[in-house]
Amino acid sequence: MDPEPRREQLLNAADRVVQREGPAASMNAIAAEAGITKPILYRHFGDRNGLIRALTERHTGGLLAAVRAALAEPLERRDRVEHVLDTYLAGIESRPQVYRLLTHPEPGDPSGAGNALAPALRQIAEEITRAVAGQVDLGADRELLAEVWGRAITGMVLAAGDWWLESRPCSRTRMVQALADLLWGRLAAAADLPTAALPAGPAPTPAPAAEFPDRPTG
Amino acid sequence: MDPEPRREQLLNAADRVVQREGPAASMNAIAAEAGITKPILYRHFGDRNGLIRALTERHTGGLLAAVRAALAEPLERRDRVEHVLDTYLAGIESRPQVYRLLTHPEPGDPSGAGNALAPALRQIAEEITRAVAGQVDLGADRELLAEVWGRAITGMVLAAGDWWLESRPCSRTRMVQALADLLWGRLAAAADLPTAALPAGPAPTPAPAAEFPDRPTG
DNA sequence: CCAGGGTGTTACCACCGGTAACATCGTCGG
DNA sequence: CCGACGATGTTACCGGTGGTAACACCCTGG
Repeated sequence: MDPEPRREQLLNAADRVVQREGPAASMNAIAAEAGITKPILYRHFGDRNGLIRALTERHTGGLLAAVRAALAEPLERRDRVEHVLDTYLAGIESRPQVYRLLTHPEPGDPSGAGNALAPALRQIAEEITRAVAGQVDLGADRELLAEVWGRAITGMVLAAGDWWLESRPCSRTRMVQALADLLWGRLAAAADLPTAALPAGPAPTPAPAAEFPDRPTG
Repeated sequence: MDPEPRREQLLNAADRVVQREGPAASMNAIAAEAGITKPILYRHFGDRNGLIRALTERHTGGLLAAVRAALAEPLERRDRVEHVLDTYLAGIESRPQVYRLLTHPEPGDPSGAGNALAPALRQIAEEITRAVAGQVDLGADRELLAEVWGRAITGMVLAAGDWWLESRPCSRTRMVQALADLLWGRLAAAADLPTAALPAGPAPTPAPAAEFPDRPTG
């Protein structure tokens, strides 16, 4: 009647081996970890992509729900933005190895486990778009700006969070402040540094000087 | 003496077949396109990653140089930011299929062509970091903020540009404006929409990042 | 003349994702 | 009681992949 518990069991095994061997884990290895052989996996998940998808949906579900909830929190705008940022960072911080395997497929990874996070990110971007379009007065360009900004903010926090998680240069709250400050125009508002003439850099433009080198020869 | 021309020739062939068949192109196919067989490819590039790396370095080199030049342009800050954004967008716009295959490895892609763009992006992020840290007065947090923002801005324009290139919702200049507006704090400065009236009751103390509601629902 | 290095080949390996065919067990309905 | 059925499991296989070994062909140059 219910194939669910078996499925869960298999997913747990897949989870274990993927976290141990990276996303390049073979179907054979996963099957072995589950104490069975390949065809059963294929019966349950169709193909390898199905397995990976099921695995990542399980992992991203919580994060997505948390971000969605944070977006709906009734706070002043800056507080809400910080709350969303903190929620996302807390999410990836709480399961770093899962996050890493979702975002950084090791070399040798067969067939798109690196895109695994993409659907969740797309959903987050859409949530942000909806929130911005529904709550902020942006004039005639409202919809376009909301769409652009949804993607832009998602990509921003993805890249920044990724780097933060790897090198841990500061606390989470500090990171939230830094990102919120960027969104609040601090880059635009800050003064120029006095030394900001143009000599900067040890290598002042190694200068291939060519804009786009077109395809060499035809 | 110079294996360079042969190498270039092989890269051209690889380029052709990859653009035709996607990043999942097999070594056999590439070799066939070049009119030769596999072992020669391996002699020249070591392994598949070596080939892909050489290919993407060739493609990203121009974009990276262009962005670097744009960053060094002696303009007012907003103009410079817009110039950099426009340069990047123009770069990916000028070779959309190349960009796509670098960023969106088709399913079935063997071993990391999706990461191919990563090194170039890291370099761009470092350039931005250097530029910000060297030219903008950000007080004591200067270095940290510059590093965070470098990654954040890179990720932002990557994600936004990716979406823009796929769905083309507006002109390039409009896109540049939208992104620059975001960086200039327009999200922060805009008024609330009238319908977004807050319940205003509870004190604005953000619940500390409601941890994961494991398993969102069913 | 013949040594050496680049260019090229065929043949092969281990492994991967995926499938077909067959065996086993528990549980129902007649 | 028994046969049908469905889930669970197996072995054996397929085509294709990245990667390698071994050998053959020029062409140059001391």
